[in-house]
Amino acid sequence: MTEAAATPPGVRSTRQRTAVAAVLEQVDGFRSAQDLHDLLRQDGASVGLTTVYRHLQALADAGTIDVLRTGGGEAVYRRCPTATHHHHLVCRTCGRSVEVEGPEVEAWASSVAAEHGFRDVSHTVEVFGTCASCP
Amino acid sequence: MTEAAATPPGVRSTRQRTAVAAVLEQVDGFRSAQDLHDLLRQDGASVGLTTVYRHLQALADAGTIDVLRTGGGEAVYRRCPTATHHHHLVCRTCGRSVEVEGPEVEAWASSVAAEHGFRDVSHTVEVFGTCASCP
DNA sequence: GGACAGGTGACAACGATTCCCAACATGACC
DNA sequence: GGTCATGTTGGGAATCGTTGTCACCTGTCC
Ligand SMILES: [Mn+2]
Ligand SMILES: [Mn+2]
Ligand SMILES: [Zn+2]
Ligand SMILES: [Zn+2]
Repeated sequence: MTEAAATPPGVRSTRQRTAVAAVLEQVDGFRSAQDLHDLLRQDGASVGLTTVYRHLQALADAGTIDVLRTGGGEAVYRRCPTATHHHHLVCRTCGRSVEVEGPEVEAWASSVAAEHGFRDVSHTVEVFGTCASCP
Repeated sequence: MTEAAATPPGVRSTRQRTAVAAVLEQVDGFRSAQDLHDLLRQDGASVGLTTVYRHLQALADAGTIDVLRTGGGEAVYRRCPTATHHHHLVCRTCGRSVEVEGPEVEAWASSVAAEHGFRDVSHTVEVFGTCASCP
């Protein structure tokens, strides 16, 4: 359960990989791959869009970042300070998000699954709203 | 709180609308628009794919059917027997789904949102697993 | 029947994501 | 340094679900 290594075995640390990881630290909400690609452009650290997708996917697979899908069906990514299982309260307007956890939700999910004989259970729980600083 | 009218005011009851509504009754799990389109084909009641999308969207807007997004980003639809707010326990393998509700989850969602000053709150809660009759 | 308001569907357009593959960078080994 | 093997990059094509377009159809009302 140690912190995910910056560069897992067999993975090279390249300028692009570093840049993608860095831009994820700069922002506080969920952002699409294309948004992040634009941000990289603005920072001068240009990285191919394909490469941005590749690293985001790798980071998501490694559990380093969280992914969720917007209503419009696009994937948005966020580097989460919290490594343990948690959920999000996301502002529909500005994208800002707060990490939240809910033991009662976890308990509910597994009990309801067990009740119906489901195995290998996972769940998605996201709360959306308008944050205090948005109109 | 009455049952949604079969044909809301200003909406005509056409062969296509009826067929889309009917195929949604036949299946028990979440299905994609294209799946439903194929099922219609098989039933002999051919309806244009565009029209299938149109009616699914109308039904979803009216709250008659539930929509959720698969990990792959495609929308899947289900006619829900339960009209009140509820969530789903979905089999990853066969797509079968069970309707579940969780007062504790509803309470948790609104309290956590209030705590952080979020307004106009909504939430998505879906539980995935392998059902008893799937390997 | 004729006119009008929607509804329909083949096809084109779109947008996010993935595929492809030739050019590149890096490190290992001589 | 030179060469080779291997993993990385990125531009463009391809994919795929979904939406837009628009000529055509259909039911309704007079
Ligand atoms: Mn998080
Ligand atoms: Mn339901
Ligand atoms: Zn906000
Ligand atoms: Zn199943």
